[in-house]
Amino acid sequence: MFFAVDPGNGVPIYDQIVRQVKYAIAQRTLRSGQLLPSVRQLSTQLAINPNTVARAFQQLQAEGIIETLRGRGVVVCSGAAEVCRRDSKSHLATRLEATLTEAIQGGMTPDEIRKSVDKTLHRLQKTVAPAGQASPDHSPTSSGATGKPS
Amino acid sequence: MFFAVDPGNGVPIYDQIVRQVKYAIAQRTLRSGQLLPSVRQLSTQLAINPNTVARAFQQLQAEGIIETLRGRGVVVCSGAAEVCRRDSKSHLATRLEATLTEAIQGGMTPDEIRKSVDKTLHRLQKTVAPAGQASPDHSPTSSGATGKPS
DNA sequence: CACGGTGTATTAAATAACCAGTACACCAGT
DNA sequence: ACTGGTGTACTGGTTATTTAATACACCGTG
Repeated sequence: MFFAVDPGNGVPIYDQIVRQVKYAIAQRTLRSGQLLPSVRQLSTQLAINPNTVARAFQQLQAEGIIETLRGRGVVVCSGAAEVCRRDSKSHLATRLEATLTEAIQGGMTPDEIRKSVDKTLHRLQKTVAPAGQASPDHSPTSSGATGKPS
Repeated sequence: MFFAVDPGNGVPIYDQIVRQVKYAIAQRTLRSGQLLPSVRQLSTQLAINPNTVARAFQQLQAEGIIETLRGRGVVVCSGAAEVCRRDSKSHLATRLEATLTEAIQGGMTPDEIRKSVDKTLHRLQKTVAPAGQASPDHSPTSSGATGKPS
């Protein structure tokens, strides 16, 4: 219902979960006070080990994003939305800068880059949904990957 | 003189070398028939193990980009420029798509993305140079990293 | 209180990737 | 031939990630 992870992405699973939770909170898909899916439930749903989910939750807790109510579950902290918005923004900016840096290093001109961005954006707009919601028909498994051709 | 790698990037060193060599060939900084720096020379210059360089060269050879003349060194194959251009283009497109996908998943609107791209491009244009040449004053160590907070 | 839900802690192991060190095989000069 | 350059092969160690199996501590409900 909520998230989708992809092993073999390069990015650790627990990191993907952390990121997606942050995105969902930043966009108010998950709101303050709301209970997250339980460790066991999520681990079953994603077909991964409970420990991996737990690790993601621990990191989120360490960052003050979620609070664990022992015996009940984990809930989104009150200030979390703003924090996650900032964090997500910063993360995306870093990622964007890295990609654009590589594009320039790779010999693309700023105009080529802009054009490519435009084209890609138009295409993605129809197939990709923000975090926490399901994509219409598209499997993020293969698209969101950091392609590592062997 | 030629390349710069950054351990702790997330991306393997040998992969950085492969990529940069491809970029350099694609931009004709390295031309067909030209000898690449030797394994040992490059390993000394980058302060890494000769094996790491060798591994990069092996991968390049496997892709038909370079040819190894045993006892003499490695040279750029004749068709390499076109291959590298295509490969680089494809790689950058994939990377761009992945980043933009994540940006949308992260809740950025296409307009925000375009604006951010523009801003970042203007900044990068002054500090980043294409592969094979030296950057004016900028250390790619911290900018090109795929941030992985531990 | 007992029970079934929650997160947590601990230990161990399997797997994979990356890198370093060392020794080997080849070629071109002298 | 010898020597000094080249790439290559093999072996081992470190680190990160994920999984697994248990046991524990807490909360709400009946």
